[in-house]
Amino acid sequence: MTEEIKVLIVDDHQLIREAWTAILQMTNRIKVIGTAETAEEAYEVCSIYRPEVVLMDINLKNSNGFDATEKICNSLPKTRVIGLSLHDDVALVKKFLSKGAKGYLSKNTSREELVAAIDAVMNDKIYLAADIKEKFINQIIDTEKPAEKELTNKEIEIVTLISQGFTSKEIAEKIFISVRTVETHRHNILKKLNIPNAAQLSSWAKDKGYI
Amino acid sequence: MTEEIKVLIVDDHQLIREAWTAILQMTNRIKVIGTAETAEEAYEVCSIYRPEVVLMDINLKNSNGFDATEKICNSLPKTRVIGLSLHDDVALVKKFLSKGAKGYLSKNTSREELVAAIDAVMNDKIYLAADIKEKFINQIIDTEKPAEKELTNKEIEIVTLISQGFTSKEIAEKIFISVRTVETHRHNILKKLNIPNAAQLSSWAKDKGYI
DNA sequence: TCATTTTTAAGTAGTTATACTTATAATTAG
DNA sequence: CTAATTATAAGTATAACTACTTAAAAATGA
Repeated sequence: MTEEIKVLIVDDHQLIREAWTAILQMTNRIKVIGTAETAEEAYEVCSIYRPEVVLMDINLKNSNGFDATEKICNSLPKTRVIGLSLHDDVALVKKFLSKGAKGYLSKNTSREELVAAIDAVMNDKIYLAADIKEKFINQIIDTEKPAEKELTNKEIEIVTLISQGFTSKEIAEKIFISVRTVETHRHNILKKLNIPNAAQLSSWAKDKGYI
Repeated sequence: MTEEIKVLIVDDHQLIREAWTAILQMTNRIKVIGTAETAEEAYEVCSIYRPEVVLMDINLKNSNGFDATEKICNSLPKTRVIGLSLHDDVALVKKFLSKGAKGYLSKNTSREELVAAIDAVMNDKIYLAADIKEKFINQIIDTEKPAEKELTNKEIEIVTLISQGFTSKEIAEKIFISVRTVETHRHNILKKLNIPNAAQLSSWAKDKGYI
């Protein structure tokens, strides 16, 4: 009998935290040592209780899970972080893995797969959900359309604000830069993503989980 | 010992279906008789297995849970539908309840509250999550802003197109009306909803499930 | 350190959106 | 049938957005 695997669950919805705890507790090999609501809380719990695996929802309320993942992976390299998200976007997954995460699951994965993923990362393997693997392959095959360019942090910040309906002027006042700078970012963003206007950008941002 | 309460879970994410099943099975008074991914499937399962309670996620992939709820409540009045959503929007909740639902929970509710809600609706009570109740009260207190006006069918059609990023000109060509007419609709929509621009409208429309 | 990327800013121009108002035909509800 | 609502269209004016270019300070990475 091996020891129990210590897991931390990070999600901003109580019902989901409790539900995942429940299904992990059903196996007697995994022990949920705690849950966290925010990125900050997640890091604190990690540094104190040293879980072996962290299940991290990407779409947290105030922060986006990326920073917390990076921080945890850098300072506690023994901790394996597995990402979980409703939005299975390839670029997002890549970015997440680049932060040091060891796995990625969509919410379409089964209970068995969740446990399999935990076992995999415990054996120092990278685990990707089947449907995400498939998307990766599809994107590689799709040589026609060039890979979607990645947005910079500032651009993401501005995308979020545009998508919420703020005008360039309002954004400028809000983050203390010139209106012209906001307009430049705006233009660059639309060009990078090949999107014609703010309405469609807003729709895009929602799909990606930026809002 | 009372009989077990038969529950159906409707959500388009497997992991969430399994997780909720797990926490409900932990009580030995509730039995999850099945799960469904889509609105159609939900209705079919209901008409065959006659669950006493249906836990319905509003944000389903292709349909928005409203039609399924209405259909179930009309043809199987003994079935109590409880709505579950990430978006705890007051107008949405009202609409959902008007379709015949008996309860509404946000994903911030606890496991205990989930069970309490099921017990409540079994006793023919209406159950609203604490945070949603609060929002209801806040909106009533907010006498300043009048209740959100409803959009006409044409307006909804145009909202959908605007939100997808089509310009007024494109919409005009697409549905064979004058650009000026589209602009009039556009203006009326923003005024009715008290929304300042297309980007925010797009966000709004996504939340409402119009796209 | 050096090269690259990012963030900042502004110029010029054309397009689209938003805010109001007015108005008529078509449809719908009582 | 009549009244109200809805869908249609246009006028006028202002604000905001989008396209494209140039450019320099700042941050980042190798």
